[in-house]
Amino acid sequence: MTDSVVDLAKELKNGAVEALPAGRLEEQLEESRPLRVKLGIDPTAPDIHLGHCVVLDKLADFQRSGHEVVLIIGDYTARVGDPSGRDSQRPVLAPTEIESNARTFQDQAFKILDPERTTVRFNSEWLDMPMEDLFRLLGSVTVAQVLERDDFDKRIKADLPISVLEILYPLLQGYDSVAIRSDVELGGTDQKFNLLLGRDVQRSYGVPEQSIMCMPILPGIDGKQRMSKSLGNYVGVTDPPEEIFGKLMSIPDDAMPSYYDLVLRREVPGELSPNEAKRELGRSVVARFHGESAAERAEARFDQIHVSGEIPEDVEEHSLAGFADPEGSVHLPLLISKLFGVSSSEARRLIEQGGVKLDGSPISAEHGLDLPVSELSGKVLQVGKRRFAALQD
RNA sequence: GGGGGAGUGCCCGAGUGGUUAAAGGGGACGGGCUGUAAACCCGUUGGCUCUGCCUACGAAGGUUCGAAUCCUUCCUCCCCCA
Repeated sequence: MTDSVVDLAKELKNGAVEALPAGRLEEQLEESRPLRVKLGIDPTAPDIHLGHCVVLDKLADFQRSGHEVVLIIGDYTARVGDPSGRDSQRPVLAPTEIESNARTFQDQAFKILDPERTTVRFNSEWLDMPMEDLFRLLGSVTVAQVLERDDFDKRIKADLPISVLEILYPLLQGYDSVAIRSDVELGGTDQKFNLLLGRDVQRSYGVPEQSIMCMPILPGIDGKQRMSKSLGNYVGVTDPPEEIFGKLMSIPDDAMPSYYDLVLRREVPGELSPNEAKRELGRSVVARFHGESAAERAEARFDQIHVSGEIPEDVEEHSLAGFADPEGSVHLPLLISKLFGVSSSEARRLIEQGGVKLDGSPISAEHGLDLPVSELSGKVLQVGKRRFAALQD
């Protein structure tokens, strides 16, 4: 094996937790051909977040060294539900939902991947198979092989249910690898089992077995659980700049090393204070998806709202028309509930707690909850720290 | 097919006839503080036309002055045996 191949493999494996089987990637690289690198994503949620980016970035590495990426949109497997890392069954999505998610997915992925070197496939292309072919697939792996995995093992021990559908899932994912003849499959460390089982399925079909590479899992902005849409602790690549910046400023300080390592691929600048380092993180991520100037604006807005407690300039305007009663007064709970999508009971609570301000001064509930239009018009209504509306006649 | 168990508010989870809109925790939200939407502290957390009214403890009925708590039927889920 030549030194250059060893170096190349080392470079590609940089940042990965595992690349299996040992030495396999090196062998593949020695063939000096573009490798077909697979990533499967189930369109269970419409947003690609920073957690996905860790794997997508690695795919981009492969592309830069001349390899091909096959992105598989799991429109069919999404209807099954991946049991990986789950301690309970996953709700199965409606086909229409899956479809609309799939569409937005590609665009987002191309924020990171090179479209020229990416092939997008939907696994319904080959998974919508006759029973006969399904039997062939099901015969390729034993129940014991599937139940061996950690997730299932835990559930069995805890007397939790496992559906047949879930047992099927890794086989379907493995069949994707057969269908596209993948050389390498990437995924998070939670995908290790599924990725490895793909090799068994490939072997059974007599096609060359892929090597696999597992990337670390990015913690969510709560700093505790993995980043995921369903946990609501994610930063989406299509989030507006202020959102991305704000969300990143809210991660616990001790989650910063993970973010620097996995998202920015560098060390936390030791010379910076935690606050500055987190700002740098926020700016860098915003700049990546929205550009430098957006990053500056996002930070400026953050400081305005959270540090100075000021009202930003670019507040969206809302008309009071339709809210005033015949006497020309506006019922505040109703206004707030319509404008910000909270219940009117919640709006009342916010007012009582001093969380509602008009041009910066808290509204007191003592003077009643109805205010004349003249007292509201031209002013900025603020609910909590982050919600604003410029009121107009 | 037989036997056993469970379904409570956003989530987990107490509660077995009467101040129960329902303990506690998590999450979320608001306030304080701060270097941040970190951390920490305090508070709020069913809805509404809100000093009152309505809806709520899987569903529908029933018993009762009164039920999340008792009875009946149904639905869903889990476990064990076959």
